[in-house]
Amino acid sequence: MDAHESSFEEAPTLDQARRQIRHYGLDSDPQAVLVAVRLMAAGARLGQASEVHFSRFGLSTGRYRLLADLEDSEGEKSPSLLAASLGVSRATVTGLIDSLERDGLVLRRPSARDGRASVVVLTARGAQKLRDLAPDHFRRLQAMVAGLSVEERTVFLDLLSRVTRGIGALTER
Amino acid sequence: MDAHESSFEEAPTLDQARRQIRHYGLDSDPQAVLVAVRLMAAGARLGQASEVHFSRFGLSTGRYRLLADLEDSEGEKSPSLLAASLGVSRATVTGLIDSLERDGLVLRRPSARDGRASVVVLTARGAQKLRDLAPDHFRRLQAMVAGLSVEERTVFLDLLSRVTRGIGALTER
DNA sequence: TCCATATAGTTAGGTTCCTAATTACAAGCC
DNA sequence: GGCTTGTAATTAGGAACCTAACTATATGGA
Repeated sequence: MDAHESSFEEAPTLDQARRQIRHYGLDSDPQAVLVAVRLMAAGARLGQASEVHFSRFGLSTGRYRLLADLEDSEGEKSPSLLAASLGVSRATVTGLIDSLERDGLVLRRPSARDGRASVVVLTARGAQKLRDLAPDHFRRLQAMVAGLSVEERTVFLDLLSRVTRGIGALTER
Repeated sequence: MDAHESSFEEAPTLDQARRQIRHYGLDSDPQAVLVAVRLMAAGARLGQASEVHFSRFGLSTGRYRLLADLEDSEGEKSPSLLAASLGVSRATVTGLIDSLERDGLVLRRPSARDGRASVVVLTARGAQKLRDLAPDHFRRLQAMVAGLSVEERTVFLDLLSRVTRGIGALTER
């Protein structure tokens, strides 16, 4: 434990945003900037916490998501489709499958229809792994958002998806 | 462009969450789970977009944050304090400083008071780099959250910080 | 004063993701 | 039918983090 050694961190502050914007003589809205920066910080922290969480079960976030996605697809799916639905590159999926296959949680079969393709199949052990971690996993997810009421969660989902749609503003042009 | 080749993705769905929870015979709230999962997905996407964004200026997210933090501290700060305020490990800060120093954006000075410590100083070139990217950077951040009204952003900040406080639920015990 | 313990910074090695290039097969067009 | 172009999966190499172990200096008792 080194990087997140304290619980503090209302890390980037509205005042900091204000100061920066003024310093550069810009007319941006400090609050808007703060929203963006806080969301980035939250995302980074959550990503790290997620890795810690899944490492308890010998998985990583990516490997868990792949298993869960497979389960959701009746236990089989091609690497390409997995990459698309997980939102990662096909190269990354190759690596995830490699390690899951080593652990016996999935296996690769050549596709019957397409000589280039293969099919990733969830093994009994993979399905069991998902069953084993489900109670703890879902309990923790729920605990994480327990600070919000049902109505607040609805609002949050709406606002989050609208900010998410704006992420393209960072990369475009 | 491979991983985020489409604009789709209201990726994890309430129905998916419901199905999973039912499948494992749990009594978790699907909506709560959805909030957690969506936030993780948003964080990951935002993190990647952020790297793309800063790479336009020859920086990474981490290197930019270090520079901005330095600027906010009158241009100098120790590696340890930088690590603490950036929320990354000291080893990571060492690497960030190495590359920033190579580019002439910061420099290392031994601390006068503490023989173990050093002080990282923002160079004129580092300060110039920040000035150069500020207009585009803040414009994009603002564009990202432009889909929310001022009131909505206030609500979002509140809800986000409350969820952020719950992140510990993933790692504790 | 001396020694145990703590802290600052770095190094070594591992993880997760990425892009670009490679190999194999598929499919449309002349 | 043969050729070009497209797609599936992998490989190779890189970037950004991490933890653990190391070196050097500081500090606070006995």
